[in-house]
Amino acid sequence: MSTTAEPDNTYDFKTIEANWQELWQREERYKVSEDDGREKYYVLEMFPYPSGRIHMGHVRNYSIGDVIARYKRLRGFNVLHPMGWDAFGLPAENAAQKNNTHPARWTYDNIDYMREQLRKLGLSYDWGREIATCNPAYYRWEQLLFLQMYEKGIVYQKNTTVNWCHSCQTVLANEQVINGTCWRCDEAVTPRQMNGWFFKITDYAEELLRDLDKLSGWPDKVVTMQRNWIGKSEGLSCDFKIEGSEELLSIFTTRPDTIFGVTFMSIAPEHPLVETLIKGSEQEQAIRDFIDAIITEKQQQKPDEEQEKKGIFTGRYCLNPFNGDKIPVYVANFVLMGYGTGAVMAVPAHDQRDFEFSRKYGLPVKQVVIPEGTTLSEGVMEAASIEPGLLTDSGTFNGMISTEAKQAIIDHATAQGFGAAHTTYRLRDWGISRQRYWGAPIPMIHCDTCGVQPVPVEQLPLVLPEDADSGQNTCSPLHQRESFITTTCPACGGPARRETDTMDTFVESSWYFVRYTCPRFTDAPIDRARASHWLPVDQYIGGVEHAILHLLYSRFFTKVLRDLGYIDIDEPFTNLLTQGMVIKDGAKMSKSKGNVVDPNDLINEYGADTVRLFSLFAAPPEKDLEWNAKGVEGAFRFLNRIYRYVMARRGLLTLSDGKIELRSEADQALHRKTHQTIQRVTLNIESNFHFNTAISGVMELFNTLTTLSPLDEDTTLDNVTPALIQEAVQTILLLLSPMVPHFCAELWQQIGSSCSIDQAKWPELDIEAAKEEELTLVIQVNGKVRSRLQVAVDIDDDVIKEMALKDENIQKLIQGKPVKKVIVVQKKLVNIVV
RNA sequence: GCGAGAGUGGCGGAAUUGGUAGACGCACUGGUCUUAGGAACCAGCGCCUAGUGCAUGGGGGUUCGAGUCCCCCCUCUCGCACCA
Repeated sequence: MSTTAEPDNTYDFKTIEANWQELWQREERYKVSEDDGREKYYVLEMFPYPSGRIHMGHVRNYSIGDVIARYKRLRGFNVLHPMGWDAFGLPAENAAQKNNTHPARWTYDNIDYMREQLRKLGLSYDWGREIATCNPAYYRWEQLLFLQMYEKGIVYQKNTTVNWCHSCQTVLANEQVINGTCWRCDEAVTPRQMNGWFFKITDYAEELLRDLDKLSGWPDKVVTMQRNWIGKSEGLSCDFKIEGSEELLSIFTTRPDTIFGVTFMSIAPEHPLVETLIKGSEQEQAIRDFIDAIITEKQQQKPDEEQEKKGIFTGRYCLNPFNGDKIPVYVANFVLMGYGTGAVMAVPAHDQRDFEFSRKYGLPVKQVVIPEGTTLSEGVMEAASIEPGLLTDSGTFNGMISTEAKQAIIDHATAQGFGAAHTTYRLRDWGISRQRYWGAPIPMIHCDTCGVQPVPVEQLPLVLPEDADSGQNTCSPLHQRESFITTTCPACGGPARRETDTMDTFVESSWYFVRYTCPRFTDAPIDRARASHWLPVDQYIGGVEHAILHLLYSRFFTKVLRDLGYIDIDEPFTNLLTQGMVIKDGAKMSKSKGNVVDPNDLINEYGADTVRLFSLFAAPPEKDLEWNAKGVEGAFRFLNRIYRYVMARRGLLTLSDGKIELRSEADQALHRKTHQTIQRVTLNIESNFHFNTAISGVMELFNTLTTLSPLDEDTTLDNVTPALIQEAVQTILLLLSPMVPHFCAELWQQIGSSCSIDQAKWPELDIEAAKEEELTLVIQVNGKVRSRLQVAVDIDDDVIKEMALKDENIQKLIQGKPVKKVIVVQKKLVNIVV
């Protein structure tokens, strides 16, 4: 009986973790292949950008994924759990310039360092499948896919106004513009005319929207965000004749039922017809100045700021095809060229923006829809009436309700040939051209005689030039490198120029999860058989910041790859877990806030298992996790307690024959708690990955164990049979092993188990053993707890009633009052109503 | 403005179908052992005016019984935002 620590009983996490990591690596313990009888399970965490070092967000993300991978293995699944690097991107160029090195060098150095960091966390990856997207062995296939998409018409080139980030010197996709600023550097984004390559994601808009219904394993929030982003609207597209011109002004509306209420027309300042409309007008110059002013103002507009509605009359009219009304055409600052047709039929009575505009410029308000229970009120309106109702002043459509009128009006326009039913989406095509060096080159060639020509397939990969031309920087964009640009036309053999744009890095991350299934395949981008075996990803884990960009693009690519015949699934990720952020002092960890915790320091001080345990215990995975240094110590203490306990009992556990015989009440109590814990932990993991409650369950079991068999006592005085202690200890180690793998592997070995713990089986629940024989029944009077009763589980309701009414405390309370009703809830409580 | 989510002790967080509110941990308080303790162990720990009183953002309702269901309101977080 000694309280001084034996050297043996000190939890030496450094040695333990190093030993097991070395073993796992040497034996390639987590390598998987398809020729395996077990059912497959594909768990994936969003791969990192190799920024230099991992941060707590990575630790959390990968710990969650690793618990799931290890848990599923113990449940008998053949688990694919890969890791790689989203390795192209701007920071590499900046760093390369700063340190006078090459982006590739910087990137691969970072990868080497971060891979080692991940290894030190004990993450169970199949490292044989590692991918770095900047490797030509990866992006050559992306270039091939690009060419095949081009052939199918999913890739096209156009000259448009693009979002230009001056600080990053490149174009941004719509999804990458946040509140009018660059998603990466927060610089204001400016419009710019440019030729660029686009993916026709809008061709898939309807399917991307429809298949959201299949994503029952995704958080509602993400599904809703995608639905809103795609932004489907159905309505009428309709042509208005311009008076004194052959031109037609085309509009889109979701409220065709209000078309008789049109009193003016608003068009975007950038609308192509503006020039035709104002040409030759007396006010031509004044109007042009006004429009220029609006455009400038728009560009300088701050996010979140709604501008005052303003506009100017063009001097021209168009004709409402439904009633022949002559309608003035205005240029208005609130009309967006990028949505619908860039022209809006204005119905001030039924649209708030049009209403405000009409008030400002004294334009008439004509009410044509009267909501149920109201009367015509166009003279006294203070805001637009947007409710549906009965049509009035609408010719042959009078008396119809909005819903039927919409269809009738569309039908009429269709029959007359000046309109049609139309669906429009907020989603734009995905512009993928980037004027950067560190990206996958777009494999196209421009020839003056033959036009745009694809790079011949046999010439892939079209690799990034490693060395700069003389006088150039190592990461100068391709358009500054003559030696790269100059080529010959594959069609005519004449001199030609290479495309110098590289692809948006989101292209790489849109299909990496497919390539993981066959990362070294050299015949094609994807090995159909292997992809078909592993896909879809059963569980995907990552930050909610990718809810739109990456997750929408990946869904799009999945459908494209399916249509190209590579894969046979419609959706890539069956279940999605969006983990919360790691925050400290109420804010996201960031260098600028100075509240960063470096995982390296923590691993050195407490070991990877403690860091994993705390990050899993402190909050459920989908919620933000508040960092708490004291909490980490608590997790460390918990592991130390288990370590000391198991090491002290080691001899006893090794000798035990493991035969379960319940010889005492303590035996029974421990056995019961053990199986209740198995049940609870399994449920916590299976239902929603709530590892925090799973861990607290194991803590309870350990508390029960040490209460029944305290460590400080002489073990011969234990009133628990060794076999029961052994069962409890084995259970604790197995249940914790997905979360703290080195720790459990070590102790599992110390207690003389015949196999390694990650090759063991998840403990089996004995449902009978978990059942309580006696329980505490609560006795309530009028819904308030007034007493408690110890009873056998299978006791009769009538007996319970009797006992409850006889109870001393209860007797006092109900004295003299008539008992109205007695409610007995099985195994829970008795409520006496007086 | 629209959409989604969340409000529970000093803190992080628990609470199957409505059925003992506060599991588990952190912090804190007292104690044991100690040369010492920032180790380990034991005990306590929602609040108060201490009543079989009050408590799950506030107010109503349904019910024998509400953190949980319904209605109204407040606050916070996130996403979208002049989308015709």
